[in-house]
Amino acid sequence: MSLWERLDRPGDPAHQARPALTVQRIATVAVGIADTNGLGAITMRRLAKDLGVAPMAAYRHVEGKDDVLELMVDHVYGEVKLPAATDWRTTMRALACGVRALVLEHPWLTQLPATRAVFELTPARMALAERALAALRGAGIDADTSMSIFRTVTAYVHGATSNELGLRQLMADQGWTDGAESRTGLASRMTWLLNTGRYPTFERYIREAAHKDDPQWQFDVGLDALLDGIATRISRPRRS
Amino acid sequence: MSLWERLDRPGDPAHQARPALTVQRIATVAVGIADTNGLGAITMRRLAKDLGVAPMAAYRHVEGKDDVLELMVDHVYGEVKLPAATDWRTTMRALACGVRALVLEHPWLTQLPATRAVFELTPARMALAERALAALRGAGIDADTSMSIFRTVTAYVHGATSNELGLRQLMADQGWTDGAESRTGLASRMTWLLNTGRYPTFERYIREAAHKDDPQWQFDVGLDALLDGIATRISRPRRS
DNA sequence: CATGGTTGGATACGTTGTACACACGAGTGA
DNA sequence: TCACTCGTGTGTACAACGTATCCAACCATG
Repeated sequence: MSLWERLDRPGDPAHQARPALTVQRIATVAVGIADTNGLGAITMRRLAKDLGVAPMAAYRHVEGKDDVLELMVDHVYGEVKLPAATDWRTTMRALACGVRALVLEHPWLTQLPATRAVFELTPARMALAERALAALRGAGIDADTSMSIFRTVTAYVHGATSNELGLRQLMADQGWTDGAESRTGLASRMTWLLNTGRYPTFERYIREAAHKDDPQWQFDVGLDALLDGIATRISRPRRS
Repeated sequence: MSLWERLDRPGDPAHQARPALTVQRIATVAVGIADTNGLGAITMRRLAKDLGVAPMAAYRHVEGKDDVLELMVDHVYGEVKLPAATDWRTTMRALACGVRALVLEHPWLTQLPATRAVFELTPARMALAERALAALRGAGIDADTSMSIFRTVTAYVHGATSNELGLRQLMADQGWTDGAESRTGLASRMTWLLNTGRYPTFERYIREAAHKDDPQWQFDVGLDALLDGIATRISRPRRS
């Protein structure tokens, strides 16, 4: 029986000895640990302790730690909601912002092995893809282009949020609270590098940029540019 | 003395006892291991064995495994070359394709902790950023917009390549060689999910799409859309 | 030659994921 | 009612990992 089959069969009361452990409970508790203590705190022993069972108990329900991570991803992706059918652009924008909000709420999403984060097919992720693809289809866009748009947007969102979270986590690790402080801290970290004089344009950015500390602005600008480009390509279909 | 300072001082022949180990050699050997055996093979013990020294020897030159990963990233990013100054779009396109080529050659880049992969400032990464930012500056683009463009393009590239590599690795793990074979394999893996009937549009894609197995096409289409959108926003500067 | 700092070696510890054998307890067929 | 079986949780154990710590060998300098 597959992992997702087990997930779909919550209590199964008429079946054999009823377990105190279920995949749902494992997923919920694991997400709780990661939310408060980071992905590094996800340990089969820690998980078992928080579940109130022996270290090996969870292995009756998952094949290993990888399964736990997969369950966690699926569990939180259920939180992303798309608005009822509107135009494709509104849907894709909602998808992008929804996933970004999800990642900001569960920062560990950007820390897990990239393979799993980006590609793994879990029910909740597929449901999200289904909603987005259906919206694109509703706009009369063919299958190849639909998937291309979906992939491109999610690729941008993953890259952008990883970047944003990377900085945010670095700041948290170092105890920096605002942009100015972190620039000072970063500067001291990069003093030697910058003093090599090899990066004049980079230094210029550090001096001149005004939107340095506004990740929302940065995310939106990039996303809008991307959606603009997609829109023109849809209205004027390209060759090949 | 910082890690990068040590990196810049290769032999330092007039200094104290000369080491058989250098950060360069550590980086080179580590990259070799990861290239042939994957990131999972990077172990301080394995690294030491391939270096021909005792397990703890490397710790005289790096603070820990994290430093090794950082060195590896920096080492391979030196491979990315940008063409001599042309227009900004050509430069950004070269940057995107160069990084993609790099990732395809060193797939482990997508597997390391995302924080490190996306944000870490190493000399080679900063040199690349410097080149790209200088090209944008040369086109008369202001500091905020330059950095925004750079971040957006690299975000897309990282997301897209992670996605592409994720699929490629899954295929390699399962021994699938072409698209058709992997679709069969994937199908059997998702049979239960698809049989729930919850993903009709997704199924339609699997049946209809023609460019499913052309990652280069997918990458280019998304990148061109993104660059199109950026171009229109540069020529018609937006408010705020 | 003596000295001090730098390099590599050896040993050891705590933590991790997980294999394995066992114990319990409820459902089923006699 | 009584084995019997199967699904569940427990206890113990092991190999592999990152790395702290102490020690020996070396070289440039006085």
